Amino acid sequence: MNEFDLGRFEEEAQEQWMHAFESNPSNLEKFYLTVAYPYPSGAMHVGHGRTYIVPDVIARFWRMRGKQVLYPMAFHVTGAPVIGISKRIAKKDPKTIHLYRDLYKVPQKVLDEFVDPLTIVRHFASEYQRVMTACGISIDWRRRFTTVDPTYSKFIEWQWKHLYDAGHVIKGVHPVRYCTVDDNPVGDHDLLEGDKAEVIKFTLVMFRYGDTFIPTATLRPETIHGVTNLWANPGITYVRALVDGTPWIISKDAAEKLALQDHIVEIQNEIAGRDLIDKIVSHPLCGKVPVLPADFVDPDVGSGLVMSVPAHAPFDYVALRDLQHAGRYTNIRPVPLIKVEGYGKIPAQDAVERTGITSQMDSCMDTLTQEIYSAEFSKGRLFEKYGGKPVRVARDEIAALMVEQYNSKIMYEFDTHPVVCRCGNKVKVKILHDQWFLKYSDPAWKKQVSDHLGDMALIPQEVRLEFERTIDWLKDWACTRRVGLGTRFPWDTTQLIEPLSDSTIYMAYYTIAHRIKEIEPSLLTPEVFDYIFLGKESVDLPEKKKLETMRKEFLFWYPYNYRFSAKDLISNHLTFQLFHHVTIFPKDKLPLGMVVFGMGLLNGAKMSSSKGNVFLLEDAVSEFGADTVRMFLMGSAEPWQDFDWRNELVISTKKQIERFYNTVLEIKDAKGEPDDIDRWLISRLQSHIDRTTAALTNFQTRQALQEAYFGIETDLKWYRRRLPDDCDGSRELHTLCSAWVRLLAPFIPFTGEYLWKQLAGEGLVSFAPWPVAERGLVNTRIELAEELLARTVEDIESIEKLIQIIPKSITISLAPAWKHEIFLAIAKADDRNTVIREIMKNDAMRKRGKEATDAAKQCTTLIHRLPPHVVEPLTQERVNEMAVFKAAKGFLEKEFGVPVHITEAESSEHPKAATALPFKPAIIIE
RNA sequence: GCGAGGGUAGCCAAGCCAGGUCAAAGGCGCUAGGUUGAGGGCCUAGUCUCGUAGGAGUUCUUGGGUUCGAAUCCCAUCCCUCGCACCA
Repeated sequence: MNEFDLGRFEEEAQEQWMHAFESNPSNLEKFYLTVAYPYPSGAMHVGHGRTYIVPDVIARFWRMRGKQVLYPMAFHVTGAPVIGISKRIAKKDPKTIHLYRDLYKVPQKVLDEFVDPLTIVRHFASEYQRVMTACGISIDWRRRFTTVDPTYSKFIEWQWKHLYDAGHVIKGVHPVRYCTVDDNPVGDHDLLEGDKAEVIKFTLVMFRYGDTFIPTATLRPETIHGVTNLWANPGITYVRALVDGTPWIISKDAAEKLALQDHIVEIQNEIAGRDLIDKIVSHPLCGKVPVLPADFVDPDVGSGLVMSVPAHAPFDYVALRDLQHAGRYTNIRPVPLIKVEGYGKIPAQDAVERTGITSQMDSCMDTLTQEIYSAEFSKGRLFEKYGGKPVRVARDEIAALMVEQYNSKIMYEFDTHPVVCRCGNKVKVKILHDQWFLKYSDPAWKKQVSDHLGDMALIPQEVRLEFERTIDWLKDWACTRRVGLGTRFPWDTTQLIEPLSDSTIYMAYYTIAHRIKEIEPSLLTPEVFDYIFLGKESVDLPEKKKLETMRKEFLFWYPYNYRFSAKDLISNHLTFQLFHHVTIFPKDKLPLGMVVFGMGLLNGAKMSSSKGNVFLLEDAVSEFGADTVRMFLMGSAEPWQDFDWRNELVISTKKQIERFYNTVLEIKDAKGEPDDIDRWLISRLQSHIDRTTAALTNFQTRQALQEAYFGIETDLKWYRRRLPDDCDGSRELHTLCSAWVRLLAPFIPFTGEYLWKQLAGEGLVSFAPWPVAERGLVNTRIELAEELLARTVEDIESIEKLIQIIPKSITISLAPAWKHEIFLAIAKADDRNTVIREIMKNDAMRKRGKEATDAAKQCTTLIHRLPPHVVEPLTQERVNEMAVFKAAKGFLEKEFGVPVHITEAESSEHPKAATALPFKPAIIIE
């Protein structure tokens, strides 16, 4: 009947927990924690499991410590990904179907409905709730909501009104990756290729050719002074086009691109590349230069024409050299304009010759270009005649000058090619208008956030720097979208609020989520929320009674104590939510702390649904049991470290729970009279309680398990070893079991509830009082005695192993009192270098001569070797070694199977006896 | 490339911030012995090298440095993880 059966424990506990974790304001002190809510577009895997179990363990811990704990959950449904997913399912994309049908095990009937994106998130949201419940996560589900609920949208509108009023919402233009076939911006998940491509700002340097401009796109406008020629590809076709009414010559691709970047482009006629060769063009900053032929010029990069600076660009240098080797254009000389440490007068020439590159098609060309580019940017200086400024300064100045005075324009381009949309089309850069931004670049706003960050608790400490850097680095955030699910943007209802921007203060919404549902959404004006969250009275507030209740609830819970999330959200969500909080809430309602998690691995490889490298949480629970999954996830690494799920290790975790279970049932009813060894066990228990409590207070779940599980288990092993044969232990074991079960309950609550009942504990263990260490039960004397005994046993064992004789007897010979004096003097000494001299000043010691100095040296070594938690109490309390060993004589004889004699070293003839030291008796095996 | 974090015995992982107490906790795996109805479970011991007395030697990515003394501090090096923005 008492068979270990996690499934049964789970069933029984679930029944009792039904509404147990619904939490309301009370007289208790509150503890409010939240986790980043999930975007339920797929099934939960064990990585998600940890994300929600860590806070649960913390929640359960504080609940047992008598706090009013709130742990709510909701679902983030805003955004575009599910739209793409439903489209792909509608199109019967085999990969997507495989993922959802085979990996996530969605029944065909449900899958058919996934052509509606909302169905996907609804389905998985309820799956999440079901699996989280199965894991024993103690959530108050009454507060569940999704981010597309009309009520929530009202809340978001209120939030944005405040952001807007504070001047943080601004309108602007923004270059984005754009697919002209889909007619939409493309996110990373929409890309087939080039998901690392960045949009870079090029300057178009406008060369004049008659009445026409020939623009060249460059990242290095400052090198204009060194231009010796342009490059055109003779093998391609260019176009002459009117760009904003002015004639330009550019590649066809460039014409299309410019049309997306705020230019009106009318193509007039085509021009063969070869017809441009040898034409003379000019620019005010470099004069007249010819157009030369080059095959490396790509029509799909920039304007399709390139300005050539052979002194500083390896490509240009080699291309020119090749032509000159063929005897052409031999009058052109590279014109240097930048001096840079480590290179000669003409850096490009220098670098090319050093590496021995012979062809412009050499693959090293790119690295070489990068090398020169970096060197000149970081250390280069323009020649005096060009102003003498560092490159990094001159570059921006010259670019600005060109735009102002020399007709230059900005052109956006990707840094890598190609960039391809899922639809197969090439992605281009488009400038979006009416794009709204959150002005995270605002230094005043940044300062508010970083000031508050200084007051926050951050776990682990190492992330503080990362937060600081993030605040520093954040630029304006495009906060509206054209596609996806979400709340309409109030100042342009054709757009939606971007998903990361509608999820920054919802922790406040949880406090009222279950009550606000009772109010008709249309009544939820900004004034209503102003009242609930800011206490601002206004006339005609609807449902005043309900609002008052909500106001009270908000005041009770807020601010939240801790926000939990994986570390990948530091650079956006976790920092954003601080920005929003400082704007909307008063100082006393600002977040108190954050806990940042590491990532999850599966068998050493990164977990990834798209690669199929996942282990579903539900499968883990049914295969190993919820408690096993929990204990494994909490014990294999601290929350902020990466963890690795390996089935073999999980199996052994299950065995550990079973061992714990069996042990408790075995010993809980022991009836013996308590003895010294019981006092030892209980004394040790006090420090395990202290250390487990401290660890959990610091969110160290692994450390806590080490103490609460292995610490106590190890003690029990020694305890049982020390018991006489005919004894099963004392009734103190019941006390130990009671504390032990409670210490482990946050980790393995299902087994915990079952055992708690077996121990006749009151109510649910989930709400049982957390054990508190009692100073009065700590017995240093007995702990020291056991320590001495255990160390001696270890010594005897290691000697027996070495000497390979069959022992007939063991003699333990104890150090004399004068050695204790020396030991004590050294242990207490502040300066261990001079203490020996001090000791030898004593007449009695001096009489012993070398014997005493030797003993002092040995004591010093010994004291260094003993752990401080042993040495420290030894200076307070002298262990009566004779009494300890006499009492343990029976035990030792049982252990080693030979007669054991205890003697005073001073009265022994054996030469070994002289080696006896305090806390390390001489051992003579014969 | 930039920003942050990290590399410890077969594996996971503590220690590092506050240098000596470190051959380095704990867990897993493995080996041996015990218990047991082979097995499993449980208990005990071992698990860098050497050692017929509880000890010694060489280790903490690699290479330097500081120090009487470094896994711990400094510099460099190689490798790994996360983030780098319109994406949840």
